[in-house]
Amino acid sequence: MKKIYNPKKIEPKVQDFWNRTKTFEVDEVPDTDKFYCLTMFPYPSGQLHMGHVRVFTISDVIARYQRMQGKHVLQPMGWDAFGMPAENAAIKRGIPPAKWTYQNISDMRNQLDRIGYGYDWRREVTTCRPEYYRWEQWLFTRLFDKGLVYRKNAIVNWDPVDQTVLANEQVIDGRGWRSDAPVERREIPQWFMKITDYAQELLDGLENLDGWPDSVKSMQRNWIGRSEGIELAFDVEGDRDPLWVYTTRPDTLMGVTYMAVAAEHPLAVEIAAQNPDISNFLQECKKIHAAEAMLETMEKKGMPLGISAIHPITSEKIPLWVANFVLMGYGTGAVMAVPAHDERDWLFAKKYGLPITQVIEATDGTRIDISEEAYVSYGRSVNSDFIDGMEFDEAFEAIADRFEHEGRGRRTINYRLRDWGISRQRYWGTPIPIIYCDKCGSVPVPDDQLPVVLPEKVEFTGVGSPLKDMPEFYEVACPQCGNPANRETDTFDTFVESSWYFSRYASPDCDTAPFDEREAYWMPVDQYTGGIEHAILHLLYSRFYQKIFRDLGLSSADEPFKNLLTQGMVLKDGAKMSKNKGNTVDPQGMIDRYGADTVRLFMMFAAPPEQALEWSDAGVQGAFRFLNRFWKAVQLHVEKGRPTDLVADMLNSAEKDLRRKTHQTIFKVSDDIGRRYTFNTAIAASMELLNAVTRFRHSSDQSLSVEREALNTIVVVLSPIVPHICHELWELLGHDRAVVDEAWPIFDEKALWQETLEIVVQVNGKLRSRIAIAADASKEDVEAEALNDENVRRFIGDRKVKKTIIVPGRLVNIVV
RNA sequence: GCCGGGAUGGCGGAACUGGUAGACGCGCCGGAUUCAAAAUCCGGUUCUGGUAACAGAGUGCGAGUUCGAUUCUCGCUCCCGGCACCA
Repeated sequence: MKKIYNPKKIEPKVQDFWNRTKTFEVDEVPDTDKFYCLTMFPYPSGQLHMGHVRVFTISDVIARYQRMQGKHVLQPMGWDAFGMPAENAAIKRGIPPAKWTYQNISDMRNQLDRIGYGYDWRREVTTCRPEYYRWEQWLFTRLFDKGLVYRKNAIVNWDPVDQTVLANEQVIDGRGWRSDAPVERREIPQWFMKITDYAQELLDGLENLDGWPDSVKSMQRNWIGRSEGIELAFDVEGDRDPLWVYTTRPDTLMGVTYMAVAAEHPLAVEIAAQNPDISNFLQECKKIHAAEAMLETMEKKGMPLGISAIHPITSEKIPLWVANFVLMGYGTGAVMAVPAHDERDWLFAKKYGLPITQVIEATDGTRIDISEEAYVSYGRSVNSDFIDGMEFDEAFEAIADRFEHEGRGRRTINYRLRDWGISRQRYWGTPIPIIYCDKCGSVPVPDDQLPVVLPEKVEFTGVGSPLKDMPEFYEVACPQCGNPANRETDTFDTFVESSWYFSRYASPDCDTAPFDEREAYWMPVDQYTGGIEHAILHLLYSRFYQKIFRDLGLSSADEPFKNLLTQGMVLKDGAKMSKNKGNTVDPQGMIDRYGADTVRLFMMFAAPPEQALEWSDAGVQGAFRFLNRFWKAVQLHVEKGRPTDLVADMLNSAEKDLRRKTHQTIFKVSDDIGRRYTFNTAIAASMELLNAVTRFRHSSDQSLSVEREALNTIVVVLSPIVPHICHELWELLGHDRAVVDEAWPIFDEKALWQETLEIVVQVNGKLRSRIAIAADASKEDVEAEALNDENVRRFIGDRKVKKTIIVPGRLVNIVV
């Protein structure tokens, strides 16, 4: 009588076993090999989606594998609980954001439990709880004292109808998403963190992140955007201050034919005061969407300011323009334009009929036609006065020396990275712990008044933040002078919460500091897994925070994440799953139908983790079919009775073949899961082994033992991926200990030995034959055997063999 | 626009360090089982020609390096992620 594979029955049973035995609860055990396995925590939207299932499964597989390697594994879970969707739900359905969020968390926790993830739930962190954000506020006041936070004006998208600040995402084609009114740029005072103080260290630190993908390091490097250049002063006509520009190409100085300033530049503002056309242009610039992508793709426009700068070498007049593509926030807010050697300057010059002067020629004599396109490569200076004939480095130094000597220039290192604006004009976030006093200015909230608790019972209208209508929240006494003062009503960017939650997991109950000495045991994270979309912002802010904690003496780790795995998206019909497109697949429905193991198996099998994964219902069925075959194979095997002890020397050739396959599989799967993280190929190898078992015919009393070894192997190596079925089958195979507590198997090198190998024979690089050859055959023997092959001889014909290439154990290539 | 990544059978993917292209799974085709169907099991399956043996072509497109290129180099096309207030 055979038992049928019934995941509905075994999965809750196995999960109950893990809970009862507290399998995944871990404490700090000094001098043990720890492994901190982490995924980017989810936003509690209420619906677990396939993207979540994918990351969490990848991480769970790694955690279970490391556990079987004997590591002390921590795998926590928590909630990135502040954010806009809660406010949107409140507007739409009238549920307070807090209530909505807590309900979602509870729902999602239940969903996660059914997939069998090995979390230590005692360490759950929820960022919208005062116990958590209290330490964020605490840290902010420390940074305030150290001068690492400051307030300045910054531009936001303003919806004039809803009287609300909009996120970039809420601006669609320049209009508010709900009001449809044209969005305006508005400058308001906001808080910033000085991440730029750490720009160089964040850049240098990338060199040591060997466990990170090159693509992510490269993106961060470019984002930080270090450049070496010179700031130069150009005199301006009339009784005006000199105009400073930053350039990385001082070698093109003699090719400057015009200059451009940002719309917010004081010079532009000054001229606009007397010139209505300029004033209109500046007004027009205010309508540009705040996102950089918009700025870069929009039409480049400008207007002459009607005044000129003086070229510092030739003393010629250079017209000054105001242009919509010059950024006030980068460099000095003004640029010298060299249309001959800069693409954007070239297009702008062509558009407005400005002169183009070539001052660089190619060193290899390539002809350059600057009337066709700009020549932007480095080269040799021409028509350039005292730097004529110099190449880039020499010209750079010559200009720098001369201008520094004259006091009108300085060598400067610039970063593209900007300080982190952390103010949000929203309700559902961590209150910024600052009190504004007429007398004392901006006063940080003292420790004994923390946390500043966000009121959770609010009326939410969607017009502005409800905190602005709550005098009981913002009317306070100044902590310094005691006079009536106003509390800040802005909240933190939610990236602040996600920049340090991983440290909090180490000691989530600590109520005297963000974390305690347990942090030193667990940090840094050994394996961090999350979406590639976080390659820059979240991962850079987290690295920044880690350095702050270090510099405050709270942590000894320089970097938060030792190894990083960035997983691809889950697609359906070639597109990202989203409610808008109506192409979502609900994980819950799939688990109800096939069980958690099937969903886990399909997710890991369908693609390697970094790649986008195309969802396929048929593929899921295939995964389910495999688990059924697997289940049946073990049942059938066990019915054959108890095997005798395996004696390797007594095996016949069929038994040796299966045993070789078993040990090859251990080798391959260990490498695939442990090093390569290619779970798809690990599963494929296990499937091959099961296929071999199915085809295997018993031929001696050792056959059952060899078959047993093969099945034991499949159960153990698949247990990180499909832990429930493997738990059950392991028990069925007669083991006392649960498979989750087993050690990872080690392959037997002797079992891999093969007497004859198949070698490929090519003639002129084309496959012509395969020959069987003894594993220890000499090169000469291999060559002779290859030349002797009938098909090979046919292709050589009467042509002469020029040379023979032999790759030992693999191939022979005969060149004629 | 800029930065990063991707493209391989009908489909998801494999080929790890330049050495057998298509492992494994899905789908499809044929067979077994069944009154029949589902499920299951066995066999086949890149394309073209050939009963077959075998031959020719083939990894987005166009060049190049090499005895040999999915893999390296150069130039394109299309798709995806990020671009600082989505998380």
